[in-house]
Amino acid sequence: MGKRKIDIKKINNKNYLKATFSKRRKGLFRKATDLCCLSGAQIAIITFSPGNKPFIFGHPSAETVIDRFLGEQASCTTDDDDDESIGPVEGEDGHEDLEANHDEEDIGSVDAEDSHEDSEANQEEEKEDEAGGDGEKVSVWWDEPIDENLELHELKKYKGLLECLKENVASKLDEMNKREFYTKDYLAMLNSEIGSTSTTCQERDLCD
Amino acid sequence: MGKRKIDIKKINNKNYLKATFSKRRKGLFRKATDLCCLSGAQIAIITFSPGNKPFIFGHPSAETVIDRFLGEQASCTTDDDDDESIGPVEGEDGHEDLEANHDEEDIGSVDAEDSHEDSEANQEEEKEDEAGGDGEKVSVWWDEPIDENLELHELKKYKGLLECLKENVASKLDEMNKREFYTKDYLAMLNSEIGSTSTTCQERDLCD
DNA sequence: AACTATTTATAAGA
DNA sequence: TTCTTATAAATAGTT
Repeated sequence: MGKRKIDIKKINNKNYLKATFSKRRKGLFRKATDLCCLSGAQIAIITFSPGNKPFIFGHPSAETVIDRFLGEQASCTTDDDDDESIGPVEGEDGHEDLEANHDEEDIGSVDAEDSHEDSEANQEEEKEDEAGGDGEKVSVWWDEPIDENLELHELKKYKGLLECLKENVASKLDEMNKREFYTKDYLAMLNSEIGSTSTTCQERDLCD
Repeated sequence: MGKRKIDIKKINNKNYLKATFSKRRKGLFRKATDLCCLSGAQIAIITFSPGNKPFIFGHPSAETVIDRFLGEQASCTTDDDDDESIGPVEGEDGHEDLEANHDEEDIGSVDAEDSHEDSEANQEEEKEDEAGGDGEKVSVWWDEPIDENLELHELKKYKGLLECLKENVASKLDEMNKREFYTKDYLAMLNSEIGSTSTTCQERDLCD
């Protein structure tokens, strides 16, 4: 979808590749966010960029969904005769409930952003508004590069999350601020120098 | 994007919810496919529908990407000072290589599809072209319900994969048929009666 | 499930 | 890279 139609085939131009990956990953995560909000589905997306950097999306959290998936995958060897108890639409869950927290609604995601992907010449033009305007205008949290200012990022991610959900939960900001929430910084595991924190907003009915 | 703009908030009407989830999950997976093809990124998407049914997308496979993610997550406690060896764009990987198969390109995904989500009246209208026309026109593999006919589904998924990539690899179909490929049927783990198979197409440079 | 009026996403370009 | 704009793609409402 652009000024021209493109073939869905490997992009070789590095700059174009980078730009396209960035745009489309953003779009993908936005779609996932929308789907979570609309349907209440639990979704995790793990992406390794062409530069092998991880970008994670998760609702309620990537770990939650991954664990549930791995758990069900594991349990498939033991229980294999409940053909009727899989898909109640709303709440009549008469079965596993592996995570036991499908009653909470929140959207969270963490990223590692490009910092030295193409070794050409642009390595220090990626921090524009990190200390100045964390007042109202923030980009979505999954696009925030994670650099030094972790606390600030927590704030921004949190606000990005709210922005995504603003139509139905703007007024719940204060309430949310009281909830447990911590950040697991995946970039830290790559770039070090940011200990190991963790973000998880726990909020119920954010999307109702 | 439709005839009207909708609020991104929880849908309460079950039928609308179901339809929307279905459409948008399909769209999400298509976006992920495109992103993989365009950029070569590794992506896994785990989705639990409102009816708690899992829908999995993965390139090269969900397990590969999840394992890599979990591996890096685990190793973040030990190695945290390689600030320069993270993001070479194309192939100069001078670091971990947790999966050792980033040289293979393929797109795979497995689903569990609705079969009794809303208990209204439509429970046996989801198999149209499963024995007849697996010649050219197939829907994308992640939308194929997985019922009894597993072998057929393998075929269809395989062809769906090809369809996604047809612009650059249509001519490779014969070649691909020689490759190792097996199906891990996640619905089996839920619905039993389909042992436990596994699909993984191994093909290099599908997207180039 | 298919159709189409619209809204969204995004390829190019600035 | 971020913004703008022309266009392609996704999809809400409908059949």
